[in-house]
Amino acid sequence: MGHTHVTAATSDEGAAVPVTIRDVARASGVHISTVSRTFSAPHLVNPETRVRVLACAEDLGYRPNRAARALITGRTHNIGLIIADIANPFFPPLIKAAESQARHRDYHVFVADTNEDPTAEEELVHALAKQVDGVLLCSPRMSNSLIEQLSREVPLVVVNRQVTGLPCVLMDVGQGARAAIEHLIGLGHDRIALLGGPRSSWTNREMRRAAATAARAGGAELTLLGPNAPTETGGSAIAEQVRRSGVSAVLAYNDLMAIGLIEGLDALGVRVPQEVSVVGVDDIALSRLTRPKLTTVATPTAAAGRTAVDMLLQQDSESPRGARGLGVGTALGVRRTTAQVMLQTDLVIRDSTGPGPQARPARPLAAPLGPDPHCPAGPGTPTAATGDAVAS
Amino acid sequence: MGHTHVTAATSDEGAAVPVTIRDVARASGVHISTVSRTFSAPHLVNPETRVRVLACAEDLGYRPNRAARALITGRTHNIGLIIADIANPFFPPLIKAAESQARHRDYHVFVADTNEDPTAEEELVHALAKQVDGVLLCSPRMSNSLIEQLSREVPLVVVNRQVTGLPCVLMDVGQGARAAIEHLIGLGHDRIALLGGPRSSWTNREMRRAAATAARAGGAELTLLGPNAPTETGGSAIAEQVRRSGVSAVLAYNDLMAIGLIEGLDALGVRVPQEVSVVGVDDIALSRLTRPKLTTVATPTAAAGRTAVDMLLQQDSESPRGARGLGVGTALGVRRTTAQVMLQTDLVIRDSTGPGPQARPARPLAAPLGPDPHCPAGPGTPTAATGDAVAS
DNA sequence: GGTGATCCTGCAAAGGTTTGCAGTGAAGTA
DNA sequence: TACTTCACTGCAAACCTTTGCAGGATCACC
Repeated sequence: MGHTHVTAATSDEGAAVPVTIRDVARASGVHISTVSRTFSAPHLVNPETRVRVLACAEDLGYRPNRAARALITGRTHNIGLIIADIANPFFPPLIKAAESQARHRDYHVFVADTNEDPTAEEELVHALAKQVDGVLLCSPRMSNSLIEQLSREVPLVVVNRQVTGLPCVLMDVGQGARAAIEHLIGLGHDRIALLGGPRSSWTNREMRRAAATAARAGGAELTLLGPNAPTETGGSAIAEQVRRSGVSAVLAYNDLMAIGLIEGLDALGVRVPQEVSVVGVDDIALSRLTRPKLTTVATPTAAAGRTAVDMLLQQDSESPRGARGLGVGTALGVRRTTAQVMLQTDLVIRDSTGPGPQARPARPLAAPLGPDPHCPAGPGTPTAATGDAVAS
Repeated sequence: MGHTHVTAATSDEGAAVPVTIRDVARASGVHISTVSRTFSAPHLVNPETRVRVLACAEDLGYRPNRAARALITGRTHNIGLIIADIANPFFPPLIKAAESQARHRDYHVFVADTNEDPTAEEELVHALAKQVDGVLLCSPRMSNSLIEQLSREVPLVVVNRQVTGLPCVLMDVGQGARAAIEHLIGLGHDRIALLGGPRSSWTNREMRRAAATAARAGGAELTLLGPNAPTETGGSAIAEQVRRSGVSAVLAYNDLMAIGLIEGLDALGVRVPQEVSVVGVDDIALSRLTRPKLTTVATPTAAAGRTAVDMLLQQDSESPRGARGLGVGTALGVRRTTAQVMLQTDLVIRDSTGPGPQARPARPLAAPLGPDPHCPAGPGTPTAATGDAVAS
């Protein structure tokens, strides 16, 4: 449909002649075990033999079969990375950081996308289980109990979710939400909406709790709207409801939703930040490119990726899997200490937040609705507000 | 640095007791081969035995070890997907389409990111080679000869690159570039710049060729600026040069660059589309969200992902790998017919293109630089221009 | 020249699964 | 009853690699 096939002539095929350790052994006149050692324990083989073997291997184009190696060593040197939605710009920095960190430790990363589908998540963990040494679960949508259960099948590190007994790396969105709410209250907003994300999201719950507390403390009224899909569509779909609710400021579950909301409000003729202020979460690259530029809670995604990989690899090296050897039984009932790391977030103030109704009477001419408010707005918080991480 | 460790108490560990086919056999009182058949050839085993085995397997939590299975069948049921830059929103739709297509065929997709680094590409192909049944190479930056060489190690399908003897799926950006240039010329632009992408990009060469031809045919002058990084940064970095060049319209290598350019021009006080028109390529989701909304050449990324997977799996099922069995030698010198599929592109006209200098005298009041040009501009092409795919 | 230590290499088992072949018992046919 | 057919199951080799153990050679030392 709509495309043209250009079928090239049939061509000779290199036909993937699988060259094994045995071929190399034959070619270089040594036993296969010597070839094996040449690659996995070079110091154990005579330098002369080694160069000869390496030359033959090079000649034949031999490459160790990682699958076979994994079968006996119990280590694949792969790690799995399960992502709720690759299309969400929140994830790529995390993925890249994880990959580079893994590469430094001679590991490879396999990424898989679940489309925010808990069933797909479970299935992917199973599929990956035997092909990787551990799995990073990013913003999972599964139940905690299922996660725990899966963790018995393969070492797991969880990102953006707190599950007891498992290593987690968390981003302190609670702190970020608090800073955002305080920022808005400082600007004179006293009716604020919180646009919720997926119900099963840990981040979502944390934000809600923190925002409620901060609003109460600041004497503002907080309206909960949601749950919504954590996408632009989710944001624009709820614009009408936001307008009707009569709030003057909104904290959205993430940047994508915030951007969608701004779009949606724009379509309704509601201007941001003049009539409604909007704050997002994540500080995706895109939030600097939209107009108005988005005020948002920056989450340390790259650091999260690095940290998660480190935790996984550390946990992995502690486990006795490698010591399996010949007939050596696997020790059971290992006791493991699981760490949880909380990473800080930063409020970065751009152009999508401005003075609210309670500020206008006080400084009536301060911000005359100029169309290009390039300067960080108002009286409230400074450019960035950071607090201490909270042990949960 | 900036994060708090919350070390939970040590906890009991399920310790990944690896339950194998042997355990199931013991538990259900049959031979391991029967267990094996229960999973891989159920019709060969007595229904009663089957349910008993399945029950035991379920009980013990047995899952077939795909790595071991792959070792003997020669089929991993995985496919690799190598991507130049996951952060480029061009790719996620392709990835998702590939994954869903693969899933339907009971395959899993492993995604890997190369950061636009040819060396990383090569290394990843090697790393994946034995763990997947084939690899999709998306917008590779390697040399054609290296790709050919790698294709002897593992079946390859190439996206956005034409390499003889290998199955390719291509997007007709040449046609798209032509439509874009014609659109601009129709709007009255006669000095146009082409912002080049990575030197090693096939897309880049195709665009250049087609744009040059179209410009010559339409009597416009085409300036080549580049190569540039295919990112927003790449686009904004070249804004100054674009201004100095005196062109009134720009066709950028991709949307990211176009958006970056618009940002950069904005910072220089140059307005889009009033002073300079900008066209991108890809039609990423983001291009609908920026202001002005981006005129762009839509590329069929999802279709490309689906098609590529199909081609890979088809090629794979033809290859004799599965027939390896016991002692059956692998047939060599297979002749393979390789197809190349060309997918069409569409010009979608939004708000980042407007009348050029040659149009203004003719219709002086037609477009009075209104700040909100929501209607598709001008006299030129209709909303979408499509041509026939070109056999190369 | 005998003893021991040091290096290097080969042997063979193991890892979890698939699968061709052969064997078993029961059912069907003559 | 004897023979064939059939459905099912067990046996054992094979996939490719790693690794503990042991044997052989070389060398130093007493």
